[in-house]
Amino acid sequence: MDAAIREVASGRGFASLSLREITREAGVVPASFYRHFRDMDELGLALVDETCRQLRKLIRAVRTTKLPGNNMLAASVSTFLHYVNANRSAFHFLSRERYGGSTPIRAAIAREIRGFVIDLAADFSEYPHFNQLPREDLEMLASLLVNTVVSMLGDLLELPEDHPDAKGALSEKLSKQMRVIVLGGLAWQPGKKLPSGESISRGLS
Amino acid sequence: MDAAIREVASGRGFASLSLREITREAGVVPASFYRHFRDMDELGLALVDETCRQLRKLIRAVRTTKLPGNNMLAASVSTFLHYVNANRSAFHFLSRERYGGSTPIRAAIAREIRGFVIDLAADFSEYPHFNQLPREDLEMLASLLVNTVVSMLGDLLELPEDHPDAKGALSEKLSKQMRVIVLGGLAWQPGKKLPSGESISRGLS
DNA sequence: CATTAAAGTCAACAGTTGTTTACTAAAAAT
DNA sequence: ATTTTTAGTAAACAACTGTTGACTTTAATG
Repeated sequence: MDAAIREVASGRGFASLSLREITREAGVVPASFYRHFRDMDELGLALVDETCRQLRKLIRAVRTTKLPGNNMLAASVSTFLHYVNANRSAFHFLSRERYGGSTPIRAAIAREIRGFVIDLAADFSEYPHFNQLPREDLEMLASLLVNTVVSMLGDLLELPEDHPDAKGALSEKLSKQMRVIVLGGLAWQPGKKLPSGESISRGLS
Repeated sequence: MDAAIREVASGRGFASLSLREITREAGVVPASFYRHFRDMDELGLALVDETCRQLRKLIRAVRTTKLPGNNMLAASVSTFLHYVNANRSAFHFLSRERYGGSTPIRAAIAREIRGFVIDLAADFSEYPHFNQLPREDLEMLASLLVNTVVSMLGDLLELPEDHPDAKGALSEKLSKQMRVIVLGGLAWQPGKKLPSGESISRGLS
């Protein structure tokens, strides 16, 4: 599993890895593979499980971090990015295979992300303004946050390992974007439309 | 090129396709491949160029759409999703290879996205509140919007082609998320922190 | 210590891959 | 009408792939 993760982290897609490459990297003969996994699909799913286990651990860590209280958001981002840096290859794998992997792998990752979104929405519902929103809207906000973090994660992992300046810039950008989302959430009214008639989204994507 | 796009749209990663598979799908002998591309990398980059060309066309269409003015945002999303549906395979390719592809392919897509973000930021700067923000913040907002759309696009393309209910739900969710971002942008003040001390991001991802 | 289970090895297989070279049909340009 | 360019073909190559069955070593268990 380490060998596979390592190869993915070095820029290759999991689906393009051959069984023999992996055993070679692991320093083992091809036939040994079958002592551990029926086929590559099974290995892929095992990798999703394992990396998500790490991810859950991270989230628990961020959640329970004692914080100065004032700008908890920036501190959360900082904790998050630290952990990501300590487990680059695992997150590399997740980011890469989220949309790029085989169908069962994508499904497994989507299921995990869905779980995170639900948990996060539950967290939201304990705060003043948010406890008055319907669950659907809370999940909408949560998934917005999660997708933002995941996208930024992908960009972050593209950077060379030792480029603290660029990393710092991305980290700050992420903090700002999360702040925008929170501000938007605070201004959000379930049934309302935008304040004035015109909107900003002329070139939406 | 059509053959390759078709295979990617059917759930495989481009990097896992073999030259022979593609020529087989194209109804041509393997050696013919070399009449058009030096190797698979070159084909991949050509595919990025071609699909981004389509994407730019779409964006131009969304931009110039005459709109009721009231909820332009939802209308933009609708136009966008229509176009995506008419060119599913192209967007499938982009979504899949954005983080999942080989290094040069990822770089090419990142460059294109960066271009979209800059254009969108320029659009923003013509609106009341936004023309007072520094360019950096405008790009931060623009990339938040773009990433949100792209993520949702990935989820949308996972759905079976004929499932209008689920598509409608995602489309509505996307509209809401964009509205949240716009609201957040309107509440955004360059140097300010969040209104009150506590934040919402305890379980950030 | 003896036994059993788990992990690893070796050699072989049939199938697939990327790439080459020399040759041919069709289309475009002269 | 003839030359030239472009796109496609056929056959062959060495290299690599997934998977197998029969053995051997290592580790854990009773």
